[in-house]
Parts: sequence; C-alpha cells; structure tokens
Amino acid sequence: MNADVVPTQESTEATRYWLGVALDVPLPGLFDYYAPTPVDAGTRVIVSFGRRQMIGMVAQVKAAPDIPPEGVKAVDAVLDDLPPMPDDWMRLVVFAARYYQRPLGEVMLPALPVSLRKVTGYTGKGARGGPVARVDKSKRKVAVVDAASAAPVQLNPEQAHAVQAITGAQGHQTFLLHGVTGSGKTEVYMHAAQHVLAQGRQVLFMVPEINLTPQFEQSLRARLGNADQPGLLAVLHSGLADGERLRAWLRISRGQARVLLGTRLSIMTPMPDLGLIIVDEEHDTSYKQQDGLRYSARDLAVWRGHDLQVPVVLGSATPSLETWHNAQRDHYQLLSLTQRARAVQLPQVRLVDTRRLALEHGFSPQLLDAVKARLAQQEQVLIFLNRRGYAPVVSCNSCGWVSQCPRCTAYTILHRTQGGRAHNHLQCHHCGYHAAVPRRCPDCGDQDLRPMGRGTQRLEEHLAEWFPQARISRIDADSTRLKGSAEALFAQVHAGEVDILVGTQMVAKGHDFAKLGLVGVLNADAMLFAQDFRAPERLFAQLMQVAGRAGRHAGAGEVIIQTDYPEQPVYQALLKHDYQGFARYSLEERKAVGLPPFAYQALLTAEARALKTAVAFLSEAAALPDTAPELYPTSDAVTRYDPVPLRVVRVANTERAQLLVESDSRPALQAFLTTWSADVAALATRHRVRCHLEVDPLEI
DNA sequence: AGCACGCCGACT
DNA sequence: GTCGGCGTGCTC
Repeated sequence: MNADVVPTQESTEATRYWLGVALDVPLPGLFDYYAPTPVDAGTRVIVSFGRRQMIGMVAQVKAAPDIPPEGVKAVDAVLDDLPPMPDDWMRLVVFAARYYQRPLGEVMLPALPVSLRKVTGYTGKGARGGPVARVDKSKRKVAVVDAASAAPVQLNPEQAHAVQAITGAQGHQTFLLHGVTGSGKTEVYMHAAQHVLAQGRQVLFMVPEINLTPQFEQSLRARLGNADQPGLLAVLHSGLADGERLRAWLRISRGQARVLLGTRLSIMTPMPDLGLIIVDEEHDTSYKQQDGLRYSARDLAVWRGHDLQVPVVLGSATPSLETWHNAQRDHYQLLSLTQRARAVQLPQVRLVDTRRLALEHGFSPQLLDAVKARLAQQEQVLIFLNRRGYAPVVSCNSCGWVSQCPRCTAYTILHRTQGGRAHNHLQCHHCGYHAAVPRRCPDCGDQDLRPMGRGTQRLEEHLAEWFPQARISRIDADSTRLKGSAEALFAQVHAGEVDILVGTQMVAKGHDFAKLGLVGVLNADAMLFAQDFRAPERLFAQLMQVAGRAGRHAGAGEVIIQTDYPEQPVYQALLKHDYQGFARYSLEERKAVGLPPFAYQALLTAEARALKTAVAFLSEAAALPDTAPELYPTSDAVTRYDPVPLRVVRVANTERAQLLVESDSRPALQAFLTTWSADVAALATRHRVRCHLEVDPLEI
C-alpha cells in the first residue's frame, strides 16, 4: 500500500491511554481523561476540570472512555513524585466510598496530605520533583525492634493471656480488650506491638484525640524506640502543620517509620507492612468524622484488618454497645482485664438524691462537706460538668425574655472575657454569632437582665467564696481556647498547684491526676433525658471515665453524683462499676425496640431557607420508588420514616430536617442506599436543597 | 465545591 | 452610566 494514502490524521494521532480519574468534587463517578503513555491506577495526575486545574487520582485504567472520545481531555501532567498508591489502600478507599455513599474522589484525595492533592505554582510537563523528593528505595531501611530491648514489665495472668491471644492470632481476628481504668490495657498494647515489630511489621495505634497523643507518644517512644532508631515512630493528627504531616505520612508510607500513632485520619494512611491495628478507647465518638466523609475510623480499622488478614485490637473500659454485642455473639474475641494492675482500688461511687435537697448554687451539702474533707487532707477535687444545660443564657427578670441568636433556633450564651476589661458578650454556639450584652431588655426595656443557668465560670466564683484558701482552676473549651493553654493548665494540675479543678468533658479523658481524691458530678441528669437513644450509653462511659480519675494513686477515691433519678439503671450500674450489667440491660432495651446494634441506620439531612422546603424534599425522597436490584427485597426490609425537623432547626439562617432510613439487614440497607442516594442527589438539585447522607449515624 | 455567566439595585 | 448582589448551570 502506498504510504501517501494512509490517512495522515490517524498516523499522527498517538495512542491514547484512557483513565478514570477521581477528583475531589461532590459529583458522582469518575472523570475520563487520557494520557499519551501508560499510567497505573493509584497515580496522581494534574487535570483541567472546567476552568481550573486540580490534582486527581487515577482510579481506573480503561479500554475506552464512557463519554464520546472528543469530549475527553488529556491529562496536563502525570505526577511521578510518589510511587502509585498500593492496592490495599485503593481497596480501602473504594470500600469506604461505597459504604458511605460518597464519590471516590471525595474519599481518596482528602486522605492525602495537602501538598499531595493541591496544585501549587508549578504546572504542566515541566514538573520536576514536585512537593516530594523522589523516592529513594535505598533509603528504605526496615528497622526491626528487638523485643528484649524494651524494659520488661511483669504481666498479670489476664494480661499475658491477652497478649498471647493477640500475637497468636492466625490471619485476622478482632479482639475486644475490655478493662477498667488502670487495669493495664496499655501494657497489653505494648507487648503485642513489640511482638509485631519484632516480626518486621508495622503497627497502627489509634487514639481518639490530639490532646492525648503527647502522653501516649512519650510512653510509646520510651517503650518501642531507642536512641539509634529515632524515626521509628510517626505521629499523625489534624493539629500538625502541613509539612510535618507530609513528612510523617511519607515516613510511614515508605515503611521507614514502623509505628504510626494517630487520630482517626491515620486509618487512611498507606502502610506497606501493617501487621497490627490498635484502637484505644474504641467507644469514643471522635472516631467518627462529623463532616465531609462521615466515616467511622474504628469500623474502617476492622475492615482493613480483615482485608489485610491482620489482628485488630479494640480497647475500652466501656465498649460501645455495637462492639460489646459483636463480642457477645463471638464476632469479636473478648479479652477481659478484671484486676487493676496497680494496687489501687476503684473509687467508691455515691449517689446524692437531690430531689428533696436545698441546693446551694447547684451544690448539695453532702458534696460541699466532701470537698471540705478532701481539701483538709491535701487532696485534689474535680467538679465535673456536662456542658449541656450549663451554659448561661441572659434573661429578663420582669418579662422573661431570653437572649436568642437571630440566625438560629438557639440561645446565645454569656461569655465573660477574661483579663483586660470585663467585656461580656453573648455568643451563639451553633453559628458563632456574637453581640454585646444589651443594657436593657429588648422586649420590655427593663434593666434587670440576669445570667440564668450556672456556667462553669460562676461555679468557679462560688467555690472561691466557699473555699477562699483553695487554688481553683477551670478547664473547658472557653478557658483553653488559646493554643497550648490546655497543656499548661493540665501541667499545673499535675504539679499539684491546683486544689479544685472545675471542668467539662475535656478533663475526663486520658489525664492522670496524682492527688485526686474526689470527683463531684453536678448535672449528669441533663444527659439522661436527651432525645438521643445513645445518651445513657455515653453518660455511663463518661462517668466511668471521670470516676477513673479519682484515686489512681491516692488512697480510696470517691465519686459523688448528684441526681434527681438515682434509681435509673445507668446510676445503679455505676454504683457497682458494672459495665456488663449496664450493657446487658441496654442491649435488651435496644433489641426490644429495634435500635442499633439490632438495626442499621442511615440519616438523610436536608438544609433549605425554609423548613417546609426541606421537609417537602425529604417527603419526596422518602417516596422515591425503590430501584434497587432484585438481589435484596429492599422495599420490605428497609423502613423509611417520616421527615422531622432537627433539634436546632435553624442554623445561620438555614433550616434543617432529617429522614431516618433503617433496616435489620446491613446488605439490604446498603443495596437500597446505593440506588437511592443517586436518585436523592438528583432530586436535591431540582429542589435546590442541600443534603447529605450519613451511614451509621451516631446522633439522631 | 468552585467558577463563570447573567440580569437587577446604590454609588464613584 | 458602572460595581456587585447571588440565582443557575456546568465541569470528563
């Protein structure tokens, strides 16, 4: 054949390698691009998307595009500063995207350090090096820890059995390590981790919050590392600067660091030699991300452990009822630590029935006497408050006006600015709105405006009046707003420079108070009757945890709970430190009314200017025909409830409602959601309503 | 989500 | 006469 008749267009057209690229946009599916050379899945690319440039991740290499080829753009650059993401990481994010009903790009890209997913100054083919130095395989030295090098600690028989079970597991097994505060869970984690490290594998150690990591970090470093292996441990949490986060992420994903200590986001980190996952305080709700991809890091940990066939250890003194239920039906293996490792007794719990008592600024005479007695013995006292119900609102004494946020259905809360001039202001905790306290009532003009409800600040003032010689300190979100001030306050407490500590949830977690003899709990009831069905479970966990603060080192610690409902099962179980009894009771109750863990739920929340718009949308969403495939009879198995307005209906001038979807079969719910969520998204655009779907919601 | 285009109010 | 408000439409 004559060369001249070969169509020139075809001869000049280079081969195109079609790619399904995941982008961090709230649109379903992948976007087709092509590259002039082959590109592996898991590679990052720079692409033009609309009028902007973005970093995307190649999720799929395909034989042909899904849209007409003339509409497909070429990638602008293939980033080779990192090797392609490993297969197991790809499986994890694909699973998470499907399970939580989100586009793949919204899972993949936020899982990467910022500099790996944001287009910076450099663009186009000239990209060299990029933000990451090119991978140097020779630098990858696997540090194997000598298990004998760490200080041996004598384990009690229960601990030894737990360690043996974990290290002896063949393939995957999820363990529930259940033990009260001080029973030595950490020691079990350490031994299991050392064993895995000695085999040349990596350990992922998750903790609920950042302010816990300094303590864990120190003990982990001391136990697992040594002087010639400074890079053994990497720490990852959202408080890190971008650069630090990138460096830690690279060290772990290249296998240079062998232990990753981190918060929920670390579950998404590639770990080439992962051999053990530990989730400490597994019941903690901070494992559940509350915005963006609403995943449960604890649940993903179990999935990842199963996928990689490695053991997962969930540890808690008060396991979530989901986890406890799984242990009860042998999905998880229960490992119990019943003895407190140190010769320390559990604190004695006392309930003070406040129904017929005259309280002084919220304090019962019993509690005040106990405080006095402890102070006399040079012991520390913790006054613990639930934030709920304790926020002070400003009200008018003559007409009953109450300070309200103009943009939300919520009250504004009085804040007293500390230091400098006393410049009190009102603040909305939902939208951040703030305003000066009015001089006179906006409704009736009366000047008799007073704070109502006891804020932590006012408690502090009353305590100062009663115990003028005591050194009083307050730890809550307000007093620790400044970065690092929480640590400084805690340091004072640890050093014994504080006699009475007034605090909220913040003080319950992790911190060890040397001389704490008494914990007083003032308004536990506020949580008891919250509409959320998990409220008692949380209350129990929180009070168990705060009770554990008392008497860790001193003699017999004491916990005094003031309540109007001492007969409630939560309090009765607390008296006896009886988690199992509480769990048994609660699970029976949940089973009787068909709540999780005996049902699986998803929650569709809609936001609109007017509530009725949101509700109308949700009603239509609930009525959408069921288009799930025949595999599951989802229309029978999945219940769609009626839309209801949210507790705080209006936030920042948008009103909100939600729709609960429920099934006793997880596969049926998943099958339903997969088709339904697509239909719902289309409906939302037509209604001009913002909505999001949450799978396994923690709060309803 | 961004980012553009597009059509109506108070300002140098 | 313009700057700018945010409605709506699209992104391989």
